[in-house]
Amino acid sequence: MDFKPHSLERGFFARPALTVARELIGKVLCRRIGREVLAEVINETEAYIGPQDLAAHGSKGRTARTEVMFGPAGNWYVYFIYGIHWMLNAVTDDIDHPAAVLIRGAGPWTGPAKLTKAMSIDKSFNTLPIAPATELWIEDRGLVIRPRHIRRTPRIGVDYAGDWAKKPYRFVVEHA
DNA sequence: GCAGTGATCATA
DNA sequence: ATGATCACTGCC
Repeated sequence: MDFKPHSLERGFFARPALTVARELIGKVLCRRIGREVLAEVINETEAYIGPQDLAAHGSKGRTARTEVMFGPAGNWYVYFIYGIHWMLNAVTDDIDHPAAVLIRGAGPWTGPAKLTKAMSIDKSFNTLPIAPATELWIEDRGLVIRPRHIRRTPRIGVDYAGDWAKKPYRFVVEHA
């Protein structure tokens, strides 16, 4: 075997959100808390592809919250929603092109808010680089999820986005 | 089926 | 300053 596990670099994220969303399936989300490292295989993602995508926060223009999406790929975008939940996203694409991938599930945690709660992820990671130094990063450990086991569906919870709500921008590993 | 919960943003 | 909205979850 010549595969060597490695943490994903900015170049991985500096591509279209749909490409990144698909390729994040099977990668490993890692969170260090003191000496402990939690590591879970990503099994559900959604792509928010750019300014034309009415489901994406960046389509409303630059605001304090969305500014990070207009910045370089490879940073975390973490925001608070419904008064309770933190959502974890990876910024993708180029500078000034607001796009990101929402990480919706990893390991046993199916659901974006359950994931962030279980791995103690909150606003403190917003705008930080996706790298081991931030204590929250993503590794490629060589795991391959067969394409047959990855289903594409419309994104969850974006019914307000008209035709964009129907686009199959969600990737999820089939049960079994 | 829907209440809870509060940051964020537009409007003023 | 106020009100609407919200990339969700858990309980009814």
